[in-house]
Amino acid sequence: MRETAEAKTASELTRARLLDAAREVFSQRGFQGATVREICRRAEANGAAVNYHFGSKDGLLAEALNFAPLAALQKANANESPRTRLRLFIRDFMLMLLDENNPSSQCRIMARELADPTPALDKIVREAIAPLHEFLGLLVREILDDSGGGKKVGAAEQRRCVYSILGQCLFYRHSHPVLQRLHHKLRYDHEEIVAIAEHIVEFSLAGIKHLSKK
Amino acid sequence: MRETAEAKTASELTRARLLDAAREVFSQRGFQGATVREICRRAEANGAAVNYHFGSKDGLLAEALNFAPLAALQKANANESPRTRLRLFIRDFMLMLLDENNPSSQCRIMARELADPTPALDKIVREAIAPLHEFLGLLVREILDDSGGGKKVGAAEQRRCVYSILGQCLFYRHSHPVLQRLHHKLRYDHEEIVAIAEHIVEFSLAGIKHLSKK
DNA sequence: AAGTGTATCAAACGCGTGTTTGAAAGTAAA
DNA sequence: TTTACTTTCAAACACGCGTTTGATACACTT
Repeated sequence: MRETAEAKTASELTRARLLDAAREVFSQRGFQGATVREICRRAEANGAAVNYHFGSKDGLLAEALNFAPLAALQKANANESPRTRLRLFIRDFMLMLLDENNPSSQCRIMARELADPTPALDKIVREAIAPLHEFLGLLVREILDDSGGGKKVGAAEQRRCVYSILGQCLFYRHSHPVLQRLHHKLRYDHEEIVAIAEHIVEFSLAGIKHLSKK
Repeated sequence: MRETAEAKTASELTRARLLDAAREVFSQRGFQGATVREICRRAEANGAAVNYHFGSKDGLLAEALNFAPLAALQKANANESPRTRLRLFIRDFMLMLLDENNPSSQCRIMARELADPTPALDKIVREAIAPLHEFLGLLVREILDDSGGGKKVGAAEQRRCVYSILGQCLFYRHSHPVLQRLHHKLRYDHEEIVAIAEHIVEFSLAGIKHLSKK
C-alpha cells in the first residue's frame, strides 16, 4: 500500500505545490498580473496542470483562498477589553498584510483584489470582508459606549470609523509602490510593522473617543 | 483661411476627444484594464489614432495626466488656519476622488495607479504625490505645534499622520467595489461626500491632537 | 489642375494570455 | 502481463491586446 499512498500524494503534492505557488504569485502580482505559466513554473509543474487540477485560473484562486486566519484574529482575545482587542487585532492584521514572511498570504491576496473585482470577489466579500466589518463595527460601538460621552453616535458614523481604521491599515499595502519611491529606505520589518500598528491604534482610539464626546 | 483653421482643429479635435475618452476610461478601468480600442471607440476615432497622435498607450497616459488641479488645492486658502486648510483640502480632495461628475478625473486616475506601477508612476510620484505628502506633512506639523502639547512628535509619527489621513481618503475610492457589495444603497452624491470628508477631518484632528498631548 | 504633406481608415501583425488536445508515462487492479 | 485509469507533458489553439502598415481621403500650396 506504500505505492498507493505515494501515488495518491504524488498528485496531491503537485496540487499543494500549485496552491502554494499561486498564493505567492497572486499576493505579489495580483490576480490579473499573475500568469498561469509563472505559477506552474514556480510549482515545477506543467503548464496544463492548473486546468487539470483546478479547472481554470479562477478555480485556482477560489481554492487558494482561505479565510480561516482572518476569522481566527477576530475570535481571539475575547475576554479582553474592547480597546485591547482592537489593539491586538490591528497589530496581527498589519503583520498579515505587510510581513512577507507571514505564512498567511490570504490578506495580501484579498487586499490586492479590493479595487479590481474578480469573479471571486463576491465570495470574498461574503465570507471574509463582511464579517470583518461587522466585527470592527461591534468593537467600535463598544468603545464608543465605553467612552461615556453623552453624544449619541449614529450607525453611519460608526461605519465610517470602521472605514477609517481599515483605510489606515490598507494604505500601507495598497500604496506600497508609491511609498517605496517616496521613501527609499522603507522596509517593513517586524519592528516597523508593530510601530505602524501602534500608531493606527492610538490615532483611531482618539478619533473614536472624540466622536463620542463631541 | 477658414478651411486651414478647420483642418488644423479637425486633427486637434480628435486629439482632444481621445484625451477626454482616455481620462474617462483610465479612471474607470485603470491603465491596465483600459484598452486602446475602447478609448478609440468612445472618441469615435480609428483604432490607430492613439498611436498616430500619441505614439503609444503610455504616451497617451502621460498626456492625459494633469497635476494642476491637485496642486491648486494645496495653494488655495493660504491665509486660513492650519485646521481650516486641512478641512477644506480634504473636502475638495474627496470631491475630486469620489464625485464622478467632477471635471478633474486626474485624482481618480492616479488613485487607480497607486498599487499597480505604470511607466508613468515615477512621474506621478515626483510631480504630484511627493508635493502632496509634503504639503500635508507641513500642515500636520503646524497643527501639532498649535495643539500645544509638550510632547515632541518625531518625523516618523508626523509622516504616519499623513498616511492616516490619505489612507482614510483613498479607502473610499480604493474599496468602492467592496463597499458597494457590502452596502447596496451606497452612492457618492455631493452631500454624502461632504459628510465623509467631515468625518475624516474630525477623526484625524482628534488623532493628531492626541499624539501631541500624549 | 497637379503636387504635397497630413489625417483617417480597415486590415493585419506579433505577442502573451488562458485553455485544450492527444499522446506518453505512470500507477493500480485483474 | 495485461488492462483500465490517472497524471504529466509538449504542442497547439483561440482570443485579445498594443501596435504597424499601406491605401485612401483630405486640405493646402504652387
